[in-house]
Parts: sequence; C-alpha cells; structure tokens
Amino acid sequence: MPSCRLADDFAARLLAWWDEHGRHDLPWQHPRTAYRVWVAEIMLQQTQVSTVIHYYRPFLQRFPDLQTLACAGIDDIMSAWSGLGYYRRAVHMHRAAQLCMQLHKGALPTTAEALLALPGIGRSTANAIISQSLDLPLPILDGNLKRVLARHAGIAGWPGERSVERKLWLAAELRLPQHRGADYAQACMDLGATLCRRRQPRCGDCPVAGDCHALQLSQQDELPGRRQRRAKTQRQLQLLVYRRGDQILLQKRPAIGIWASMWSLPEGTADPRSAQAMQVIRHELTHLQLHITPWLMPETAECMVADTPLQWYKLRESLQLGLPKPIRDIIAQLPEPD
DNA sequence: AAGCCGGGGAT
DNA sequence: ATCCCAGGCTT
Repeated sequence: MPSCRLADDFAARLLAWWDEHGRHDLPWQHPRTAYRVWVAEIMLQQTQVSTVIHYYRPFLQRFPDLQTLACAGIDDIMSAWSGLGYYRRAVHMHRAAQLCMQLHKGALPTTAEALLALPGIGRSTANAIISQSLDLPLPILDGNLKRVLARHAGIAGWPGERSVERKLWLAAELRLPQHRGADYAQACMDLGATLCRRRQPRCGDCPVAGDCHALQLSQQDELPGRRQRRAKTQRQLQLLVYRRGDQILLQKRPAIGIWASMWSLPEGTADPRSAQAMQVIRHELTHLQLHITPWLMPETAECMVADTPLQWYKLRESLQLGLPKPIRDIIAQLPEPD
C-alpha cells in the first residue's frame, strides 16, 4: 500500500532529523505528564513558544497538579494568565479541571474522545495531549502542521476553509508512524517552527525536502494559502479613572466579550465639562480595532452603580491583578499620589 | 461558514 | 503596517 511507504519514509526521515536537530529541552517535555502537556498545549494555542516560556514554569509552580487548579479561585488563575491573551482559555481550563475531579477521579482522561468533551480541547489539542503523554501516534493539526503539510502535500487554499482543512487532516493521518508517537508529534512541530517557517524556509536542511511538492514547484511562498483579509471594525471604548488617594476603582468585566471576567477600568460615559480626557490608546485585536479614551474623573465624582463588581485597589496592587495590557498601561502612566 | 477572542514577535 | 502564532467555541 503506497500510503504506508509514504508514512514510513516521511516519519522515519523526520524522526532521524529530530533526534539530532530537534528541540529536546522545552519545559513541558520533562516529564511529559498529561497535566503538564495539557497546560502547555492550552497556553500554546495561538501563542508562540517564546511567549509561553515565560509563563509555563510560574504557572506550574502555582498550580502543580490538576487538583490544585480545580480548587483555585478564578482570580488567581487569571492573574497567572495575565498577558497571555485569549483569557477564555483560562476559564475553560478551570472548568475542565473541575470536570475531571467529578468525572475522571481527578485525572485527565486517557482517550481522545473524553478529552474532546472537555472545554478548551479540540481535536488537535486532544491528540497532542494523548500522543505526547501516552506515546501514541495520533495526528495533530496546528499552525505548524498546516504549513508543513500544505507544502509537502501541495494542498492549496486557506486552511481555515473546511475543504482545505479536511485535506490537511488526511495528509496528517497518511504520514503517521507506527511507533514513537510522542517524539513524532514534537518532531512535526519542530520542523514547522525551525525549518519550514512561514518566510524563508530552510529547505536545504529539511529531511523531507526530497518529495516536497512545494519545493519541486517553488511554491513555498504561496503555500499555505492566505485568508482574504477584511477591514477591521472600529470600536470606541470609554473608560473611567476614579482616584481616591493612592487607590483606583476597578470593575470586573462581564463573563462574555472582550477581556471576559477580567478586572478593568469601569466602562461608561463621562461629562467632558468636568472629566479630563487622557491620551487615546489604540489597541488592535484580530478582528477589530479599539479606540480607548480614558477619562480622569474629578475626585468628588460619585461612581454610578454597575451590574458587575466594583472594587478599590491600591495602584501598586492593581498592577499585580492581571489586567489587560491597555489597562495596565493607563494605570502605569497615572501620576503618583501626593 | 463565519465571527469572536489578545498579545507579542518578525519583517 | 501586516502577518502569523502548538485553536476552539459560538452562532
């Protein structure tokens, strides 16, 4: 069967390359327990290794096992997550940990199906956890693999499209080895991260360049295809800065929407006759552009009643809470109290 | 199928 | 400025 030859060749060459040139010292590789791999995989969703590196060890120090995470308060978890972005991941992880306490005797389940049922875990993440912690060969399809496979198999189109994604999953399955599932998953990602990069791929060093479709046709720069880009919607955000001596008033964001469940500055409208507009901050997200106007409220102003919790914090303490970056920046540039 | 959800790094 | 990153969830 030709597909077996493909799998053997591809995986064997990749593994041989990885043994010598791969990354063997990432913090979640030692030991490769399910909990440690899970935390890493969630942090790594849409987030680069170079960023996650700074968060992973402190997070594990604070939440060394699944039970600790399940029993922790969401504020503690959000604080540890602060700066990583996509904060819903932290909420999902907390809920997943509690579900594991109820349904799986306090451990992560050991089948992809059961993992898939947990919030925050899709097919790729489930397979990544199983393959790495149990050393079983299962296909994964993250940003690295989408690029590697689109090029090696010559799959055109934007991977966000269903039809393209289906082809990519099939290509991933066809290349699976019989053994060394954990090393193979890591090898695939290392190939994408270090050689088969978006720009300037190092095809001269690639172990699977010999039968790479993109290289044969010089299509490395065209594959994978890009999404059609759209204009970002613009959104205004008015934030209120209430000072009381060395304290500042913060408000919990709603559980849905941007910065879900995080502490932030209260949102509302200010009277420009009494409040002082600070410098407008532009904050880019994937799908929209925020124009944030912070309003310095007069000291005598009363804060309106809100539908989410309000809390006074000392300036210095507030910066330890885990605030969205623009909020941190606004607070950091406030003048010190007299 | 398309929209939503952050922040940082590279170019 | 623009693109991309160890994606998944919701509508």
